[in-house]
Amino acid sequence: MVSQTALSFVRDNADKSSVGPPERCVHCKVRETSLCSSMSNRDLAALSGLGRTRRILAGQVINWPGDASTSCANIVSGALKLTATLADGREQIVGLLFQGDFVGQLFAEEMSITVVALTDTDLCSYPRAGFELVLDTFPKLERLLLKRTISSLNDARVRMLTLGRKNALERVAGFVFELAQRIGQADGKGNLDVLLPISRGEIADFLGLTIETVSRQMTRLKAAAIIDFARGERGCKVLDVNQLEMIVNPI
Amino acid sequence: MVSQTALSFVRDNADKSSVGPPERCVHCKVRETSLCSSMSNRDLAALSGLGRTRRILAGQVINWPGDASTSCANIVSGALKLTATLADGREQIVGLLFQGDFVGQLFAEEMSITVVALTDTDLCSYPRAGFELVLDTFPKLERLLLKRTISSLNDARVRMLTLGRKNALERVAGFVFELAQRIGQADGKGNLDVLLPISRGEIADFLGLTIETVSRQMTRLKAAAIIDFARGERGCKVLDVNQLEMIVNPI
DNA sequence: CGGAACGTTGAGCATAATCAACGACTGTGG
DNA sequence: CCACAGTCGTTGATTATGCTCAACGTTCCG
Repeated sequence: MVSQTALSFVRDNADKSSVGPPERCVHCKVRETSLCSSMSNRDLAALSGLGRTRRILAGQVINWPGDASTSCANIVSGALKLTATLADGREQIVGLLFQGDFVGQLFAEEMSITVVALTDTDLCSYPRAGFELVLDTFPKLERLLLKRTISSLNDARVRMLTLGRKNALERVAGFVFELAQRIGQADGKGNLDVLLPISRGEIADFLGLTIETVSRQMTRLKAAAIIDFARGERGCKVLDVNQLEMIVNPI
Repeated sequence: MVSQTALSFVRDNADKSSVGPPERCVHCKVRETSLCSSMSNRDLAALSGLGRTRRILAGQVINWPGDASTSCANIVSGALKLTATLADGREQIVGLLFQGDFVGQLFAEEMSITVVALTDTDLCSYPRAGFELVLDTFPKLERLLLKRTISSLNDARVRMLTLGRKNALERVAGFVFELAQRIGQADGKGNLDVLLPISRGEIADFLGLTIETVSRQMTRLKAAAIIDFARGERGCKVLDVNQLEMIVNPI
């Protein structure tokens, strides 16, 4: 494993001369969901001048632990995982980031976490130092970053409960349930179609289990007619949301 | 369990008339370690007018999950635990807070976490809405809060690795090791005295284990002459830091 | 066609939970 | 002063849960 400086390869799409509302930002698909949503078109010029778009291929490592973090970015499309790893290779996914999320280690020297692309991902990347300066100038930007960081901290704490205290069935059921709530699509027959965005192995790394255990619990939920799925498909159908919630959140 | 509004009992020590550098803040023992360290004596008046000191007895619940969070506070002395709980009583400690730390849920409506005093604790408490307004006015205060929130998030993520992937011995050894690093006192014979700030039961809740398992691993470390402790004592002596670190962080 | 990646399933095992008993210490009340 | 209950920590026996190791089917791609 050869370490590479984080995002050091970002060079293209300079926009140095823009002064007014920058065209490529105004039409950006995460204009209203990313941190940029806290800034007016006019103010956005300050960020636009710093930002460079960059495509990351699935599986690519963006940031190695121990590297100085010299960049940060908004996710324009795609998905990233944040992982923590032990010396012998045991791995824990400590966060998943999607379209509109912000990635990067601000105001901290050392990064103990690896960032890897789950799918091909488009980033709008900024030099860290420059981004921190922009934060000084635009209180609304800093406020939104603070809010999102607080929200991530709350998520992390809730997930500690899962990792520390829930059994395998509760973990898997909870994972499916949460996805169903967030990205489930009604199929017209009263069921919810859920596209699991990650492989069984990654679900295992996310839940602190092994692949085999995740598979067995999925089979168990299928046998109980709570969910349904076919071999080789990443998706699954939630047949009985109530029973699923019962497992996750018993009365 | 009767829910009580967070910190609603805070009434004493008003300081309404102060305009200059507030006396009780200047001499506060966490003046230089709490969020207040980001503010000049002059600016501190804005917070001082809002703050009320409040003593919480060991075991008292400060905040129930589901309550609206109407207060926040700096910890002047003592210690708090943040816990997440399942319906059947399984509990996970998701954070420990000490002197100088900030406690409270800003910019988020629902709190899913319980705050309980581990020891008798003195708080300097603020109405949440007022504190948020002060944040608007003092960018340095907001910046320090952001930095500390980012730091807490990093801690939480590292702890997810422990809860998801480490075995019982690694968890307990890691707990002792970290405390030794942070609050260990050299005893003059080349060993480190560590005062464990919480009971076995709370260590178990912190590490996602049972009391018995924590006890067994402590005994195991003692049998290996890595640590030493006597029955009934909260403290322990680290006899072999290297071996301890070896368990935590094998090469 | 062959190999790789992914998911499922089974058998056996190891780890930590559970259940139970006990000792040390504390505080209470007679 | 002692009896007593209560809390805390330790230890032992047993069990259950999830891990490890192994085999196999499917899909995808060269």
